[in-house]
Amino acid sequence: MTLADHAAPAPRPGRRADAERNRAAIIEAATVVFAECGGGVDVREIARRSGVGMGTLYRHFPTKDELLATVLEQQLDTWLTDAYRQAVATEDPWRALTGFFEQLLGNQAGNRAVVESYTATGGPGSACVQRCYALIDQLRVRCADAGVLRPGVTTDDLFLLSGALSQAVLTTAESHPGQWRRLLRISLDGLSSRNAEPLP
Amino acid sequence: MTLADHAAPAPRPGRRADAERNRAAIIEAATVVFAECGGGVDVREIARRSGVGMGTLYRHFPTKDELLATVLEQQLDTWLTDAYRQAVATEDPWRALTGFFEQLLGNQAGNRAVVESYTATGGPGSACVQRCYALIDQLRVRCADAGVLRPGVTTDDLFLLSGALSQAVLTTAESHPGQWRRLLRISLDGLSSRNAEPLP
Amino acid sequence: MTLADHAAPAPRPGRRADAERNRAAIIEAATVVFAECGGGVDVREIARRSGVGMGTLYRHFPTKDELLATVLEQQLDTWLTDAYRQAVATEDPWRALTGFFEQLLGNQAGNRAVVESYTATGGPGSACVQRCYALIDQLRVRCADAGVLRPGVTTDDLFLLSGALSQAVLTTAESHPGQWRRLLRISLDGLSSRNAEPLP
Amino acid sequence: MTLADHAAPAPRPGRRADAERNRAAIIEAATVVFAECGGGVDVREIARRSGVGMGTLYRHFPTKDELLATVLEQQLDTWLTDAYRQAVATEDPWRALTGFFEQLLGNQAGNRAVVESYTATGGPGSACVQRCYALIDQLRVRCADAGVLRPGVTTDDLFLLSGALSQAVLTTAESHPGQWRRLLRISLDGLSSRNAEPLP
DNA sequence: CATGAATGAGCTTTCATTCAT
DNA sequence: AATGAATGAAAGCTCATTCAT
Repeated sequence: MTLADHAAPAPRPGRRADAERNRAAIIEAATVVFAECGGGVDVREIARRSGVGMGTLYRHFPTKDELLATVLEQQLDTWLTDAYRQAVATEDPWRALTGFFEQLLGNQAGNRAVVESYTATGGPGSACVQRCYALIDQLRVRCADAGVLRPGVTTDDLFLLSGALSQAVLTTAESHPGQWRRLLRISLDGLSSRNAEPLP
Repeated sequence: MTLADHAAPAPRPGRRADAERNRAAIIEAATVVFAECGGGVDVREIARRSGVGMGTLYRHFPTKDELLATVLEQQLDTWLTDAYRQAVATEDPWRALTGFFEQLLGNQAGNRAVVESYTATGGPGSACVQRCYALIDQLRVRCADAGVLRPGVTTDDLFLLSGALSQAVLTTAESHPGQWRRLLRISLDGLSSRNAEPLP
Repeated sequence: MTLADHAAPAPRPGRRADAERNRAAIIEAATVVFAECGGGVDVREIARRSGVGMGTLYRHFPTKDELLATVLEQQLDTWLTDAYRQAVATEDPWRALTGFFEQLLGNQAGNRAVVESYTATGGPGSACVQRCYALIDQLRVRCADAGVLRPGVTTDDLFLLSGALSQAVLTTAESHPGQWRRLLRISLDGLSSRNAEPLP
Repeated sequence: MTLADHAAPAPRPGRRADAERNRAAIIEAATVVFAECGGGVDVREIARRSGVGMGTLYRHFPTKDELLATVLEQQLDTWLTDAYRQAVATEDPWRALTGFFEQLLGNQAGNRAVVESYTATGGPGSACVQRCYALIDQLRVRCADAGVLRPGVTTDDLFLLSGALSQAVLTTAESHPGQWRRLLRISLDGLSSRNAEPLP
């Protein structure tokens, strides 16, 4: 897998420019609104903020759920790309893993819809989860190979940790922003090979 | 603070017995329904399952939110009592802390509303959070005094951890029940004094 | 089958009086509105005219289609009862049959929804169709026994005729009211034993 | 009136050929779709099936209703032409009338939109109705002159009969195809001079 | 006091028609 | 002249809350 696979979506040729602009505007507005208010917002609010009519919105996304899924996927995709880019540029495997989590979580600070989606389905659409898994897996293997990872830690564990910390990020977003970093540090330390007891 | 403070609510005098019974039935039904379906369920469903009419329900809880809050609070209260009871009976401070978390999380396995509440408001009603804080604080102090706790760990950290793991419990409730225990172990290991690096 | 089976619906005991009144008001309004405008009207119009809120309407009829079906069935039921009452009181079998059709069709003059329903489904809900069939069948047998009915004519034929003439009634409702009676006469004459050629 | 009046529309001079082709494609698709689904279909479906854009469709037919009217008119026109052609070729006046109805109805078997149109407006656009009237009138006069038609039967009666039987054709299209022929026979027999009673 | 019917604003979605490209 | 994206006013239906019985 390369980063190029997830570059900005190539403008499909036969597509009108303003349609593409509208689609982008909808996603942008929806991203903000969903993050602020969660997945329960009125679709009208999104239409209003994107400056398009309801029909336009539903032409691009035939269902509210589809819009939500698209937004979540795209968001997580962007974040994953960012986080992974930095991780691969980091020599030290442990710092790579650490930095990946830090960046991923930092991005989704205060995003209601993202955490809701973890709760509802175990994460956004599977395609995106797949990718997240794959990236985490690479980082895990690097750490394992370097002998810095606690034995027995699986990719599932790391993925689950990501979701759990998302919750923490959201919880503290307004009252204690940044506190989640302490939790991240704690958890990651628990993942280091210094802790060798077998996991349940 | 003693456990007695949180015993079953003394039947307020002047209150008719059936009113109290209704209130209990509502809470019981709401507990189940909110856990199963999350806070978004139709109030009617709760009325139906408790066998009371809408009017009765709204007489006891003037708002859906108030009912939700009551349920969450009472539930967490019960769990806290259970978990704390076992913790104080445990000699080893570390095992006490560990067991407390394990029991607390085990209880709320798969409870949608609980995790949602973490997301929405930073936890259930403050009274309950207060108590949770207090209990965690006691356990934390015991560990700190015994020198088994990583320096710098605050009650806030532990509380936040509890919320984050709640998310993990819910996420894995159906597909991988019990996987959260691995995460709990990892996190708690990161809290041991074996990890001495300062937290951010 | 007796006429008593189709008397006014017995007020179900546990039912509140005003609920029954509302239900009746809804049906009454819906009857008028559907007849005037066809099955495509806005449900709100019915709610407005019956003086109830949308919720009330949907409490009684969980779907627009259900309301429509109820209205059609009840209407046809009433008409059938009227028409049949008169038919059984008529000595001459042929006049009984003739009168039955005349009255049935006369009632539904200009009712949009009724004819639409014939088009859509071959008639309103089956329960009602069953009854219509049964009544027509009795009248047909009387005529056949008296030797005044063209041989080979089935109840299906008569039922289909009823639907076809409904169309004619509606078509002429505004421009040539009453013209349908000529068509009725013509068709019924074609059903008399005077026309003995076998049917295709 | 001659048949030539209703031949294929002369290509209006200043009109581009592809425009004419589009118009034809639209009508062809609309004919199928309206027949299948009735007049309530989404205009998009017609645009899709004709392979033209919405704009083109609306350039040719500024309103959905206008398109529907055009389709109905053209369809009925074709059918009328067919049915009339055969009727004039038939020596026996009664067989001519009979055959005309049979063919006309046989053509519109199961055409939702046609029957709907009878219900809605008393028939398709007046131009077409005029022609239908004229044709039926000719056949009626032939029968009357030959003394085989029941006295007092008007062209209005015959036209109304046509609409009523349309309903029957549609009603039985799927479950009992062909049953309408029995009804046709019955009605026509009622129109024969054998039945001499005056009509209401 | 209990009941559950009534309320009505609000939600998601559709579709005839218009308009920028 | 053709395209199909954009529009926005309904439409069907839901549900927290109130109120008559």
